Amino acid sequence: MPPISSGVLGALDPTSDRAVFRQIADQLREAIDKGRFKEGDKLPSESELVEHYGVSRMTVRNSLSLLQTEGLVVSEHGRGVYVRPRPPVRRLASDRFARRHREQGKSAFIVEADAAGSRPEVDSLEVREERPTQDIAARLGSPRRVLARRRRYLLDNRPVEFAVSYLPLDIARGTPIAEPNPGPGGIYARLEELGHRLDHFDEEIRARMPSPDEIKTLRLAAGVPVIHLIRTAHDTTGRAVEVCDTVMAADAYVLAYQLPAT
Amino acid sequence: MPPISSGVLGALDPTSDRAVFRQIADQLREAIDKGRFKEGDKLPSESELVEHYGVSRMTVRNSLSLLQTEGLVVSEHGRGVYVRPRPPVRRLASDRFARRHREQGKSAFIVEADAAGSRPEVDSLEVREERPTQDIAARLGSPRRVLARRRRYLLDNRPVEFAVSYLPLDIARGTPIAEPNPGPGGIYARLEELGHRLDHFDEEIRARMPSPDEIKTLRLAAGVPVIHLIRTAHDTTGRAVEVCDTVMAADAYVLAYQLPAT
DNA sequence: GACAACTACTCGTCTATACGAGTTTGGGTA
DNA sequence: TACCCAAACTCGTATAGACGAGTAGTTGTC
Repeated sequence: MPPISSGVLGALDPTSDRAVFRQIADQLREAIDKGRFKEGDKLPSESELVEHYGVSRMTVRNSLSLLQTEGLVVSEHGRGVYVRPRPPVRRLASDRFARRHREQGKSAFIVEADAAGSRPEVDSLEVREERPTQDIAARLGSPRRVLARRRRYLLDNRPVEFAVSYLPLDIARGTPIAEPNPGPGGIYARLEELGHRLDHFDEEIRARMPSPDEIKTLRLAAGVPVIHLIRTAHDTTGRAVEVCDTVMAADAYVLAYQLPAT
Repeated sequence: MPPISSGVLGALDPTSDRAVFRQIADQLREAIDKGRFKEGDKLPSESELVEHYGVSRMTVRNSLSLLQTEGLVVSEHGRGVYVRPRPPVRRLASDRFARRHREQGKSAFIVEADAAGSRPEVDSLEVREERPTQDIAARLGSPRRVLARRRRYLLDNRPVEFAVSYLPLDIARGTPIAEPNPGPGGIYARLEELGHRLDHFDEEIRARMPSPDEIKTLRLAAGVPVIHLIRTAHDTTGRAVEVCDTVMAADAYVLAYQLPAT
């Protein structure tokens, strides 16, 4: 018994002025929304859809491509098209940089992931001096050169975040901050030890579609945007002592902030 | 003299194993990135690209569709394909709900937009009582029914945000909050007048691709994600007195938060 | 039983063609 | 001049076919 004719998908409306490939996409979308196809389920193959609807393959592919850009499905070469599984989400709370969290030896990322039962990993670690972009320079008070710390974060072998920290050289050069592993509590702990008592962080959040580079680095499925977060750390003198530029797979994160009502 | 051969676009590499339509997309993307096509510029037409590269039209369309899903270009039926203009961005600061901002008569949205020189507008206003979804109910302490206030915000005639506020009926029913226009300072001012002194807001931020409904409501171009923000307002007794569910066109917003380092 | 080869199925890329629908332009007519 | 209309251009939708490449299961041999 063919899987499609079992009533999951209906027929086309030839009188409708809605394009055929949109009608097909509508039916598939509805079936997914209503749970008739569940997370990770395989959709009918292109040829099955071709037969069911009596249209050409390109039309079916057009429908599937639409669902892909909506982030509803992912296609896997040689296997099929699957309802996109929603990965476990990492919640970033606004107190994640509270001083009390810096006591512990391991980085916040590791601790938190361990607690959540996933396997954390940090790779592509790179620390170097470079000339800042105009935007970074402006945020840091126009230093000519900065220390850049690049790293990628993975959970259960899946890359979820890519981050670069920039610090003025006069602060970071020759300190543990310039080491690949800055030690317990991370660079914020080191900054405070160096006399830069932190006062507050400014965070800017944007969302957009990823660049081809970002798709590669984060192994992003089609239809998954990125969250772009730029954090500036200020010390009690008001000086910007670090800028952290972070790109996150949007389907892996929810950011949480608490605002006073005063 | 044909506009393309003027050196903006190069030739294909037949030895490359990168798909032809990706190579074409790469060249167009690079030309856009390097500013050889600027914001709002018209790209070469499909037939011009067909001729320049010597490929079939579907291949060219495939390239352009790729750039569309990346949010780099928008196509306009009958006119051409254009480099997507970056609209002016609305910055949401974390102090936007500070009590001092509630004094003024007009809503924060109107005041801020006026100041920025854009023409603000609020439409699709709808206030009604309804049964909350499971998620909303959980956030509000499981009321059986809630007051829902829906509205859409526009800047210079472009919809940028769609929001729904939910309040427990025992708080909102029969008050100015249940009126289409709740008066100066908005519903937060009314809540405080009603004795619910606000203590803090919790905000959750996600980014994802829009649903077909959201694309319609916000008139979103292809390749533009949405920012989904859920704010819960708590009074000084710890009770959740309002949940605001907001969907924003991601290309129109940057969210800004300030976190204490303590 | 282990392994290699084959086969059938999946999606990926590309061609060639056709017609429809929206926009712009310019020419012709009143 | 003002207006209409047709032509020429744009992208949108759809067909039919071909071959490539990745996956998985089956078959057959050793």
